[in-house]
Amino acid sequence: MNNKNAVERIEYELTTFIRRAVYIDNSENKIGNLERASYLILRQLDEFGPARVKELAESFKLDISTLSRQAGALGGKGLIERSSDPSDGRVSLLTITELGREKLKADKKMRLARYQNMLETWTSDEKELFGELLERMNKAFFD
Amino acid sequence: MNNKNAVERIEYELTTFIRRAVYIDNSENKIGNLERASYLILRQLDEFGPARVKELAESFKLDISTLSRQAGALGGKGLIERSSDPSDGRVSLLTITELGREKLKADKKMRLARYQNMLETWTSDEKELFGELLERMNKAFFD
DNA sequence: ATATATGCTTGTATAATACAAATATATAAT
DNA sequence: ATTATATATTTGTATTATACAAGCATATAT
Repeated sequence: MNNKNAVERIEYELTTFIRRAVYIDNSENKIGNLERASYLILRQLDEFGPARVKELAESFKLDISTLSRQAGALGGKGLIERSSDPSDGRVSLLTITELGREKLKADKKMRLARYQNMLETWTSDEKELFGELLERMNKAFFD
Repeated sequence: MNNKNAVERIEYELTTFIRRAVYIDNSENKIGNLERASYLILRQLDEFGPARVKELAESFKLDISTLSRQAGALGGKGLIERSSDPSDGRVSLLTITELGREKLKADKKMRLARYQNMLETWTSDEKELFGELLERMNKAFFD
């Protein structure tokens, strides 16, 4: 039953974490940062290169229409560029712009700083282990 | 710099996790479960006893008006009861009902099952350690 | 050449949220 | 005691993220 307790604790802590993280995201938006959705999109485009709307929607498990609007907003702010795929006129390819990269970098820096601060008393080993466990958990989440 | 990499990984994995967890929460609502907000409120009332609206709002970092409406909804479904505090007529005390407890239990069971399933290949030690690290992280989040 | 499928956008509805105004009650100041 | 101020909650209104459905443009298959 100790096993169950451990899982219960994990569930409890993760649920709590989500609530707080969502709060922080929302309150920080108000002082001029990227919302979580924009951050995720830019991060994805930066890391894996241009992508189409549908691809991103699937990746984030959001409706295509939602992503279409988000892409519109990011385009309006000049953070991404939308070019049409020469091999398929229906597709609009999204590419991160230089400005987008800058914003992403700044945003990431702030986010990292928060985590760094939060984990400053941890040993390197603990941080590495925690990262590994999180990664494994997320991979398991895929199924 | 390995330290930075570890923190980067943690940030990356947690951000990804939030996105997926929110998705799962939303899709499960559609097959008749408690939304995350209701779940958190009931969990809190179950664990720490009756609370006032303001208290819950602060605890979840939501506006009082938001919590007032959520309390209204939970009351409407019979999951909580609202009594007025005898020592202060302004205050409305929220108490989880028997039905609320049942729903909470059922919901928790489902959530735990998902985590249990997700972590089934982990050793007990890994689960315990992960739980501890999460708890420490959340505590640091408080500041 | 026409019908069907696909990718995206736009219209519309819903839900969670914040902020502001209103209401009820409590506390403080004169 | 009466009046002013503070506090707890509710209700009105606006905003935002989202999904679903309809529409439009382009591709593919018959």
